[in-house]
Amino acid sequence: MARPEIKEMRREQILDAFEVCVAKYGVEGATLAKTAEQAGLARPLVRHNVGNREELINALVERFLARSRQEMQAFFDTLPANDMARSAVDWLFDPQYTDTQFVQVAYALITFSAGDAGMAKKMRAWLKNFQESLNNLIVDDFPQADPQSISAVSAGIMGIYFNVETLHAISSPDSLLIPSKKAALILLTSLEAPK
Amino acid sequence: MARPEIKEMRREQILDAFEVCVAKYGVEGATLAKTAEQAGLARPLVRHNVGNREELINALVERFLARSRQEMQAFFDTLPANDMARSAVDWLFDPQYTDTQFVQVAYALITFSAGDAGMAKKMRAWLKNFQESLNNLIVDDFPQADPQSISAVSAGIMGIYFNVETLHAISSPDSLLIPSKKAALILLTSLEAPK
DNA sequence: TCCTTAATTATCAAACTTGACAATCAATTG
DNA sequence: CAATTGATTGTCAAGTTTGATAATTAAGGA
Repeated sequence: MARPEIKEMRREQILDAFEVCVAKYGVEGATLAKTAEQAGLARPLVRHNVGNREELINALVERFLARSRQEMQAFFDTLPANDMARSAVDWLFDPQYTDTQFVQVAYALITFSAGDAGMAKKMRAWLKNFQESLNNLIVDDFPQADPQSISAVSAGIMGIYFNVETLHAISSPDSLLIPSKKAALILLTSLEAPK
Repeated sequence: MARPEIKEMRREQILDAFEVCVAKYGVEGATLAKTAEQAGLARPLVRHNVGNREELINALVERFLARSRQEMQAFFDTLPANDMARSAVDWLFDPQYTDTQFVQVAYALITFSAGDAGMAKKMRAWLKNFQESLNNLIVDDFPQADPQSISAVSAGIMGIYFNVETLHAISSPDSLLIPSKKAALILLTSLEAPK
């Protein structure tokens, strides 16, 4: 009947830009003006296509959680049947495929969610899901290892990975990445020997 | 001759409050008004005792770096001569002595410093110093271990520690802390066996 | 071409944040 | 007590950020 809707496209475009800003400046530092500039759009379009600031934040959180689950699932599906955990570590610490923005956004949202109980709950669940997914991989690869050691290894790898990605903004990648990956592999290897 | 100066005391009081706000909201979210409220002072006192926003941030960074070195030095001095690294891990992951704000402020400053080359350099140096200090402890304890493995262990412990502290705001402490500490100990133990 | 629908732009008001300064109050010394 | 120095308070202007709406423009169908 009339002009075609591009609201969905614009919405994604704006959320992409907002995500970049959140990763760079944190949630509180990611203003609508910066977001609009990053998107190459006028500020009123942010409101028109997504809503006010609160709705923008909620939309980002929901999209982040949905994508996160989705990508995690896709990732697990591509892993080989054997040595899944090692493959996962290879991928997590591969500078070519790694997505520094992912963890930076996660940390920004977690920091922000300290003042928002509902959001905090969601981020806590997301974190738990991340660690449990890693944990399950390791259980499959090392069925004989004791659960506490496996929890330690999954928590450790997650921590090392998050830290590397977060510090990527400031540190020269290799100086931290290489020893960090090695540390993750040491953790995995520790499960090989019968306890 | 006149009313005694309490500027130094007020300055510390204000920087303490600003630090709390930076940990909570990030640098960009830590406004002068929030800082003043946190300090229990009127906003103009912030300016009177420390200066404008830029000076406040610089003062916080300098104090953070100075304290950090100082406390790290003091910490190393109290470590026993043997098993220093393990004692360090015990301390880092001891919920009683740990200071979650410390790492949260560090991350906030690092995030912010992405847009400030001079500050980025300082934070990079701080980070390097932290890892090297840990590294030196481990070298002393495991002189026979190869340098690359030691670097991996120090980078890993640092990452796990930073991650635990950062997520402390959102995660129930024990569920992450216990496996994380265990992971740090696994890393240390991996250096015991001759390669 | 004309109409309809939606995207885009322009613009304004309100709230918030910062910077700055004058006026007032408090405490110590002579 | 008086004078002096500094802490404290009150206040205002400038700039920024957000919220909201009216006006304009663009794209397709009848």
